[in-house]
Parts: sequence; C-alpha cells; structure tokens
Amino acid sequence: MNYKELADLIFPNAKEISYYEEKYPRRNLPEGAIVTRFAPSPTGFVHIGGLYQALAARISANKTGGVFFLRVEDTDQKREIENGITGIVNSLKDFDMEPDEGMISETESKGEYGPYRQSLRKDIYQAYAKYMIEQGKAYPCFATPEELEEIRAKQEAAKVRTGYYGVWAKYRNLSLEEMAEKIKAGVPYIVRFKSNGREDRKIKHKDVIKGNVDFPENDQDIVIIKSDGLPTYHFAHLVDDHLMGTTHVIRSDEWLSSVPLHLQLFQEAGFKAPKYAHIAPIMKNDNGNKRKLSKRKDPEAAVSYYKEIGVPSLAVKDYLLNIANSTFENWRRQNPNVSMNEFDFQLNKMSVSGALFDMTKLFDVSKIVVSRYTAQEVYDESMKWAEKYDNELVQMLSNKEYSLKVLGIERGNVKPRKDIAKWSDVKENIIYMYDDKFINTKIDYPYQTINEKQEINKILDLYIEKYYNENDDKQTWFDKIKELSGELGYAKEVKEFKANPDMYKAHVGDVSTVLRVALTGRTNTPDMYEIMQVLGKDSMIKRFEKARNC
RNA sequence: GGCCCCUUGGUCAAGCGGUUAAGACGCGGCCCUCUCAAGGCCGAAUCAUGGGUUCGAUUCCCGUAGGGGUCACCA
Repeated sequence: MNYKELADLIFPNAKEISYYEEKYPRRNLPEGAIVTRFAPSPTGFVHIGGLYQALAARISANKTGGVFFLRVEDTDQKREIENGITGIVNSLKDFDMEPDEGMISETESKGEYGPYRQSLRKDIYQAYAKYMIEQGKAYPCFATPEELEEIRAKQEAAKVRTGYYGVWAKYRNLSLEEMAEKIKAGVPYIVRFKSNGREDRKIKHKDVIKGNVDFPENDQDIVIIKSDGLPTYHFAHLVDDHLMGTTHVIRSDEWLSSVPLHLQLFQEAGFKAPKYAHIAPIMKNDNGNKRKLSKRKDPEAAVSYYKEIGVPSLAVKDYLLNIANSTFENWRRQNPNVSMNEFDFQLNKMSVSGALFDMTKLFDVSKIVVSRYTAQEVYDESMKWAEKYDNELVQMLSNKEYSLKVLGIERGNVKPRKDIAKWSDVKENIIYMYDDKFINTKIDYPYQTINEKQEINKILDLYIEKYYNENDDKQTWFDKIKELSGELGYAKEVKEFKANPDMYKAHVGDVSTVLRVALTGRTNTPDMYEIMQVLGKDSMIKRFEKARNC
C-alpha cells in the first residue's frame, strides 16, 4: 500500500489535478492587476461590513484593471437560507457594484473560472484532496465526535492547547494498511491536512492592511474534506483562490488568525499564495462597549436597511469610502461629481482598527449627495422609494408637474438646499405644499411675536389685497412686505427695530413670520418667495382663508 | 486561559523623532438685507498608562491597563 493506492481507494473517481490546472489557465492581465473577490455565505442578508469589503475589492479591481468576482461559499448546507444568493446579487446591484465574474442569480453565473458556487465544485475539491493524499500531505481520520470530545477534555485537564495536532492526532500515524483496512470495513472518516508545522517556530507575514504580523506556525491537522464530501472553508479557499487566480484576498479580520494555516496550505500544495488584506470590522457603541454590528440586534447592520429608509446607495458608498480612506472626503469635496473609480484608493491605507458606525455622519454625507441632485432626480428617486414604502407619498408625487416645482425650491442654484438625507424625509419636507393635505387638515398655527387674531387677520388681508402680485420679482416682493410692515406700524428693517424698539410694534421679520405660518403652518420653511410662486395666488387665498377661520 | 491585533478630541481621523497635533461630523457662539437649511468666521475638545532609548518622543522599544479577534466536520 502506498499513498497513491490510498488516494485511489478514497477518491476512486477523482480526476488528476492537471486536468483542472489546464482547464483554468492563468489569467492574462496587465502587471499589477488585482484579482479579488467577494465570497459570502448565503446565510442571511448582506451585512454592511460585507458591503464595505466588497467595495474595497470592487474599487481595487477597477483601479488596477483587474477582476472582481462573486463566489458563493455554500459548503455548510445547514446554515443556508432560501434565495440567499439572490439577496447577495441584488444587494451588489443596488449599490452598483456588480461583479465581473461569478454568480448573477440563484443558479446562473458568468465567467470562465466557474462554477462560482462551492457546492458545485465538489469534484474539484476532491481531486485536490486526492492530490494531497498522494503527496502524503493529507490523510483519512477516523475520529468520532466522541473521541474528539475526549481528546479535548484531556487537553483541557492537562492545560495544553486544544485541537488535533502532534501526539493528540491519534489517526495521523496509522499505517497506510490500517487506514485502508478501516476504509474497506466502512468506518466513517473525514480527510485531514497533515501539518508539518511546529508551534515553537514563528512565521513572519505582511498583511496588506495590518502590516507585519508574526504568528507561531500552524500545527493543527485541520479537516479539509468533511463527512458530507464538501471541503471546509480553508481547503476551499486554497483550491478556489488558486484556480481562480486571486491575487488579493480581501476579507474580514476575523480571518487573520487563520493566515498561518492558509500560508502553509498554499506552501504544501505548491501554489503561489495570494496577498491578504484583513479589514477591521465596522463597530457599534453599545452602552459604552464597542462591538461588531450584529445581524441579530442591529437593523442598520443590513444593507437593505438603507434602502428601506431611502438613503441613496451612492451616499452609503461615499460614507464607507470615507472610513476606508480618510483622504477620500477631501477628494470628494474637490470632485463632487466624479465617479469614485477615479479616486486613488489605497488598500493599505485602510484603518487597522474597527471604526464605530456613525449614522449622523452618514446622513451628512447623504445630504450632500442629495443636494447635488436635480429636482427631476429627487423626484424619480423619491418616487421609486415611495412606490415600495410610502403610498401617501406616491399619491402626492403623482401630481408630477407640481411636485417638480415643489422639489425644485432652492435647488439647482449655487447654494442648493441640504435638508434631505433620505427619501423617507421627503414627505415631511414637502407635505404642507399640497393643498389637499393642507387645507383639510387641522393645523395648530405656531404664531410667534405677533399672535393676536385680529392683528394677524389684518396682515393677511392687507397683504393679499393690496400688496401681493404673482409677477413681482423677489426684490419687489420683499420690498412690498416691508411696505406692508411700515403701513401697519412695524419696522421695515430688523436693525432699525433693534435700534429703536419702542417706536414699533415689531419688525418686518415678525410680519413675515405671520405670512409664513399662515401659509405653511410652520415657522421654518425654505425661501418664502419661492413657496408663494409655487403655491400660486389661488392657493394662498385658500390658505389665508383657512388661517382666518381657525 | 493560549495566540494574535489594536489604543490621537464625543465620532471618523491626518501624523510616520523637533508641528501652534490637520481636516470632517457633532457641539457652542457670532455674521449673513424674513424664518430654517446651507454658507462664512470664531471657539471648546485628543496623543490610555508607567518605564526606557534620545539633546528631544504622539511617533521607536519594554511592561501595564483597556478594547477586539481567534482557538469547530461554521464560514
């Protein structure tokens, strides 16, 4: 019995690895091109941290003329969810980060290095596992869960490291004959890597993000093929990233401690190891404690959350890039309308420690993004959002011509309004502009300095009858409000009032407030001239009437 | 517990042996011919800690504390 015969016994139908090596030739890409991937498990919604990694990967590939692919790691069928891949594919699409290769739906993929779904690559993994056995670098292990438990208990009692290694690896040194015998007798087994590492030796590694990291060598005989015939993450990583030509593994830093193992795997298999970039997770402050954003506890951990509240995906990406490379913010200020692909993104400039997710900052970024939108764009995006989440807003927006005017207030000029962070803000922002929402709703008019009914009515009547003219330009319009103020004994200028407060009842600002409150039911609104223009005289008369009867 | 990583204002952070320790969000104030928003100006607020090394440490080394990760037939 030799390794080859043992390998044949275990994987009688597996192909030679040369078959796959030829089938998936090395990529022909320019020097420095980054081939990288997003490799999630279809076990739930896409996490904001996952999107963050994917963004770093997508941009790195774009910048270098490389490849970004989507590989689905579904080797744990127990944890899989219904339509998990679709969720991932759609999330990437929502953020305009579609992969160059990989899964494009639950079952379909594109690209020459597939399948891109690990459960469909079973034959490939087995071929490579067979190869490892032939080389004497892997072996069948017959340990039952009970035996493993027993080993662990002994290790804990002896206060030594737990795991399957060295003298504890009880099936590691079985003779090939003994192994064959058990297999033929039908004893269940899995396949383990035969580590030649030593815990007392150190390896040096340079992570693209974390920099120099030293570890002890790996000496664990980790499982490479599970009892269901599928590989573990580590082995799938070795095989897939080798065959798919990955140059950079960009992943969450919880994997950092697996680096010694992965390097060893590549070394022993005789393949070139990729570079590793371990990204710090996005954290949340939970009662003074920093912790990872949790899928279970934090709604904002799901990328779908941002879609639901209507934060533009571009804003989420801008914010994330802000965290990724702090120079981005400044660049963005200088290049407000340039694609983020033009930004000189540096993987190695990413933060080594986890940043707290700052929703306020995200909204600020978002307000800037939205302020650059035209009224038409705000309209389109709000409508798209509303159709899914807010019927009343759809109904309001269905009056398109009018809505465009409303959304156009203080928009498109040099100092565009910066008050919408998310589409779910829109309704509250504009609802008072719609007569059918305003006229028949009970309003508590928040009058301020001038709050006597009679005086208010006097202002409203005089203004609409004597002063207001729809054709006035803004300056004339305001001059008339001043005149109105003067006629009724109010100061035409605020400064004048402040200088001689005893000579006037109040000032032009107070008069304006009366008009504003009567018109909108609010003390704070955008520019009142524009509001009147959009409302039109008929609506103004109706609104003044309503205010008078209140 | 072992191993590994991290620690600059409330938050994101620049910094890479000599700086008045940038900038952004948030906060406070003032100014902006009517209120907001925006904008402009100003301000409060940071190098976890103890030892070294050095003429000089935020920066380099060691320890301590705190935080995080990892120790599966899960990824």
